[in-house]
Amino acid sequence: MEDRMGQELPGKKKNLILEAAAEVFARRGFHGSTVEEIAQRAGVGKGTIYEYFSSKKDLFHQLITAVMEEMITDLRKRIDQAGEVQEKLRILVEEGLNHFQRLEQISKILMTEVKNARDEEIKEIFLQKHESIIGLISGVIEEGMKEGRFRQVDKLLAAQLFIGTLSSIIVSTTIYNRERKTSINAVLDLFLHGIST
Amino acid sequence: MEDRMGQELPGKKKNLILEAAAEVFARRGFHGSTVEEIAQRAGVGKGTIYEYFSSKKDLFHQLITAVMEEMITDLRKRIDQAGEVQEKLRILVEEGLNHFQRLEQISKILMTEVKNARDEEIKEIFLQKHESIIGLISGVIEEGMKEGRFRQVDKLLAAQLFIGTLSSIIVSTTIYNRERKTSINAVLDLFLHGIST
Amino acid sequence: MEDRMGQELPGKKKNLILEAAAEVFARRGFHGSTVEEIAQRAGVGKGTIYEYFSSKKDLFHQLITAVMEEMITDLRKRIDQAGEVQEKLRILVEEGLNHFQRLEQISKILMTEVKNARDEEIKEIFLQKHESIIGLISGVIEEGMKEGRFRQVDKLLAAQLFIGTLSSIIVSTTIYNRERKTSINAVLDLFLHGIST
Amino acid sequence: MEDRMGQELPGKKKNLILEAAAEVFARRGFHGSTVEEIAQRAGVGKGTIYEYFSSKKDLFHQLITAVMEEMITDLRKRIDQAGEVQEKLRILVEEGLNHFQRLEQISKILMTEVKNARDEEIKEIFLQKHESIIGLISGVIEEGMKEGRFRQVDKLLAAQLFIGTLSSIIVSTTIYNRERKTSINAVLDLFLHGIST
DNA sequence: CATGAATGAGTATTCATTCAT
DNA sequence: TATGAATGAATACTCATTCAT
Repeated sequence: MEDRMGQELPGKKKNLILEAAAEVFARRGFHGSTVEEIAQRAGVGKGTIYEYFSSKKDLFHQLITAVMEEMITDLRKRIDQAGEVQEKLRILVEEGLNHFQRLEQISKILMTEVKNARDEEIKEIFLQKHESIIGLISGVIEEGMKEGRFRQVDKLLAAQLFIGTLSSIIVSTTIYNRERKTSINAVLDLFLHGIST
Repeated sequence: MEDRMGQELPGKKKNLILEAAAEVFARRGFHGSTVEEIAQRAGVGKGTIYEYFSSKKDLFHQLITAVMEEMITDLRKRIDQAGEVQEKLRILVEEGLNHFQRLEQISKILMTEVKNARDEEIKEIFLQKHESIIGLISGVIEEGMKEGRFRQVDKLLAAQLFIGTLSSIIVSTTIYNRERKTSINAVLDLFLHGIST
Repeated sequence: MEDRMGQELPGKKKNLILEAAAEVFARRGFHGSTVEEIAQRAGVGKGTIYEYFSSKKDLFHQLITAVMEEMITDLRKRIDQAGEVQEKLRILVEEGLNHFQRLEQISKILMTEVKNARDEEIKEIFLQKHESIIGLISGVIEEGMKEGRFRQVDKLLAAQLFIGTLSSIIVSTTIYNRERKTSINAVLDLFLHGIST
Repeated sequence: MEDRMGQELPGKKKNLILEAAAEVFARRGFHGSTVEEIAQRAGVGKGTIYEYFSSKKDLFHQLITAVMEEMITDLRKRIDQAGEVQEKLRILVEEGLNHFQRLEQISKILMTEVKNARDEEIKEIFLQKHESIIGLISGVIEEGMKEGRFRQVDKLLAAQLFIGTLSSIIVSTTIYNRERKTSINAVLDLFLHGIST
């Protein structure tokens, strides 16, 4: 899978930078991150970043868009493959947890680091993508309600709560060093119990 | 209540600064905030901040400590005043939402803006306080389990989920402009349904 | 005339910076000058410049405006004090030569360093001021034509030529190390001979 | 006249670059110009410039030398072809104006953009060439004095003034959008009137 | 020869912190 | 105490120059 004889995959370097940026921005936030560190982590020179992105802000912007796009596509695929709604939710959690973790991180950065109109614009784009994901989850919940498996609830709020639930899993595993499997089961049990008839 | 003839209540100016800092840090994160803006919002000179705090980091540190301390004290008082466990949870939500919102904001800042060992230290202090609050909530849940009102669940995880639940309320009211009362009822219903026998 | 006991004249530091900037910009052009060097020559810290000017471009802008303003005021005063038109021209040269040297330098910088729309704007302001000076000189020439001392010529072109003439004096003294007095007399003689009846 | 089948005239690409450089340096000065823009305007790759010139500074250096050399050769030829001295001066102006415009631009750049000893060296070379041109003009003036057509004046200063006069024409046509022919006649009339017996 | 992707030295600008008043 | 003018370390960004293809 590696490039042979110095032949590079197209866009390889850009992806290297995006991956490095994801890592650094997640750890330090936007203002706390330096282009220098992103470059070092990507293994490229500082100037190279500006070959692919017009500014630090543009890099952040493209990163968010790419991550959200990938998340939506992947989650949609997984949901369509699954059978029952309860199974769909479980799969969403188990397979989508990494995605949601990134959603959390981006959300955190965006919600606490607004400086000007341009930032609001980026925030707006994020919220649009975020709504897509909420819509995706609320679709599953609606399906469950139609099948009579779930109680009649506000599906958007329930979807929102579902993400809050995932957030709990992420926090409990990250901060408290819990085993992920245990957390998933316990938290999902509580959520499903809450929503089921 | 106002100070007369320039006579100031002790610590009044320090509190002004802390309040201003809470506001600014919440909106811009740590690196995105400037001492200048905090000073202006507090209505004091930039140098004055350094009369009460040794550095921007120290201000942030003291802010977190103060906010958490106040939160724990207030929540403990409200819980002790309430009667049944379900009522305790409802009161925790209704009365404690502002506290939790601040908890969210601080958590976001801390989790995404780590630069060095000193930051980790601050993070550690925050986590200790955070655990106090988790303990406080898990205490209520344990009480409910003993009374047979709640199912036998992992009380720490449930407490964690409870905060995730509150997070949902905050997000749905903030981002989606939902009415707070409706969100509270719907989300609390789901949580209680999930945890009850 | 010096400030006593550390008491500073108002705007003193801003003027220090403007003087240093005049010197550096004249020698190196806009792009060739560094804020660092201007700061050092002004004997202030780099950051101090940004206390008085919002950007390097703003410093340049304010410098041009200030220099042109001073030049126009001073030249107008000298002309009004003089008697005959030929005397006026001589005085304009002798007393105004330093001003014109600065006019030359600024003009050179402006005419060769245009990068964007903002630059065109600055250039426009300069041209307005430049026209004021042309108008001032052409006024003297018109006066001379009315008195019958000068031939009927295109007064604006003649004024333009007068500045070209001064430029010659400046170049011949600066580059060829000529004595200023000799250059003034010789060149002025040629100009007056050319314009007189 | 076009190259056929990719076969290029020797030095053709080098000339393309020199022409592009002349244009860009004239518009933006030395520090304001980028190698990138020069390459684009020349229709070659950025790296190609370094095939013909060792550095940006070297390109500038060679450009000045080439322009001055061409100017001197061409002006000498035109002067030798003309008859009377007054006619020589007129021809110098009419035919040499484009050359003098470039002289002006290069002079402006050189006089305002000195950074180090190396620059002084380039400036020195320019001054030598400049003196050749002054000598060329002062030769014509001397000729006129010998013929009794011109007054006895400092021929070097007069030559200097002649270039200042041309500068006026260039400025009045460039900045004030005057018709070139009118400016030439008016300014030349003043100069000749000034120098003639 | 020709190219342009990659690079890092160099610069404008910001902002936490100090200190004279 | 309280202040804000002054500062320079830190950082985003540019661009001359190199070098693999």
